[in-house]
Amino acid sequence: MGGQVMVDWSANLGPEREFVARTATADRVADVLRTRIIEGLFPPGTRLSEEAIGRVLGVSRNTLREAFRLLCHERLATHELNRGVFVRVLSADDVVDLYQVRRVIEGAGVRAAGQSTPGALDSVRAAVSDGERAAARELWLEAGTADLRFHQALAGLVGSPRIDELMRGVLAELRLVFHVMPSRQHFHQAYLPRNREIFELLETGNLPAAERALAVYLDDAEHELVNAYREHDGIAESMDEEGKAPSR
Amino acid sequence: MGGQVMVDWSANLGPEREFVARTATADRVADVLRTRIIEGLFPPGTRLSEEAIGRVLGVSRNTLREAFRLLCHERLATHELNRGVFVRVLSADDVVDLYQVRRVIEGAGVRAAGQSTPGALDSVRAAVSDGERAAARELWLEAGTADLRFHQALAGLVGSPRIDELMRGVLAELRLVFHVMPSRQHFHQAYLPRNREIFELLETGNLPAAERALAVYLDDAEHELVNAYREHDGIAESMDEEGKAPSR
DNA sequence: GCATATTTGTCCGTATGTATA
DNA sequence: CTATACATACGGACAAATATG
Repeated sequence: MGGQVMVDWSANLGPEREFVARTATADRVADVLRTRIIEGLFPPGTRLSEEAIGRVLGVSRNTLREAFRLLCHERLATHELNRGVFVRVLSADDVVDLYQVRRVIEGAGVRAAGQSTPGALDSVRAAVSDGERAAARELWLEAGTADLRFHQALAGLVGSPRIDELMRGVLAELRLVFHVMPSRQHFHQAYLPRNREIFELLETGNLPAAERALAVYLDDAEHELVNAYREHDGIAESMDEEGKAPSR
Repeated sequence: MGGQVMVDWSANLGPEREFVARTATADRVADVLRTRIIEGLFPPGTRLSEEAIGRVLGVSRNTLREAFRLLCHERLATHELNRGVFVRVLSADDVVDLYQVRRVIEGAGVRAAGQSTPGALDSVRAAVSDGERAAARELWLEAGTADLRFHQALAGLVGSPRIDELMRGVLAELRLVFHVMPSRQHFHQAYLPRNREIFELLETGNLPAAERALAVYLDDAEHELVNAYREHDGIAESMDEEGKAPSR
């Protein structure tokens, strides 16, 4: 009856088995749910039912609650006492704050590009190229991913694991915004040339100009996003969908 | 037998009952443990036994495990599969990274002091004064607290809730360092005059000078701390205390 | 190296409070 | 207002991993 869950570790047998990072079930469950949320399969407002998800994933409610705690701590979900866990619905103020954090982090990254090692800009360059290639082939989803990777790479110039993780969290939260907005395919597209511009300013060592270009980029993106979001916010509040949007 | 824990909410009866932020048991348990860890009652390396702590706090193992997840996510504890949860033991590299994050955040705070509202420097001023008062009365613990509040206030100049929380986490982690170092009473003390200096540069609007003073401050503090920590680290590794330090 | 004790990992069942139709 | 559904939290069980003698 009870007892540990039977995970099929034999899927990757061999001597590597020792090196497989065995993780707790709650961590793996959190990974799965995080992916679902980030990719928009569980749109903001969706209630994450203990019973339903536990049944689907084949884990107990106790384990599931541990996973929920992690997601709430990452701000991808919110916990309402005695009501359950819901995929986070960001406010316009949240978007403003997220861009404020981006200004701080990415700005620090650009400024740190001065002392960084020779190959530090490689991942920035790769993200710019990937974005342009994807756009040329009209793969808007990939172009969007490359755009996010570009900014993650900018944050990476600081060279701090904690900053990297903070940036991952910030971009994950921003994905929640994209999932409540219609037609976001072209959102990233328009900014791809500006990524190229910022990268080239970095490469030539013109850091003040790069910093200015980045600041303008972030201001523009924030305004576009917040304006569209405020509009959509009004729509979302007027219609009261079933079980999805928490009423209070 | 089973059933919800009987919390005595009657302690704060009256109409305010509606406004009491009822939190889940796991959150309250995490609060208690976080305080214990930050204050050094559970020094780094201490194993947090599910059975022992659950018995003392009067909560079930399941609830306790939810609380542990939160602490691990805050980097105040680490989870080792099938071995349990331990109070985090920071490496010297961690200290370096924490100061890198501080440079980014506090630097952004100082730079943001230009656009901030009139009363924004109030909490900075208060922290400086409190620190000096505490030092004058030789209350080193209070002086240390005021020092941390000063830097939290610097981060607060950015005006971002997320940055504020990040800074809280960073300072909480740094406390873990202080708890493995002997005689840290005078550590903060020496920096109090420099807090005053930075504040006055901010007040007079000399932001570039304030930024430079802060950078020097952080470099000095980092070096002092890392050097002392590396020494102590060597000592800690040679002696293998009972059950506290995880061997592998 | 082996047998044993301890502790964690995970599940299940269940009583009870809370929110909502 | 009652009924229903669900979250909250507890306790017990047992497998598996780890620590101990």
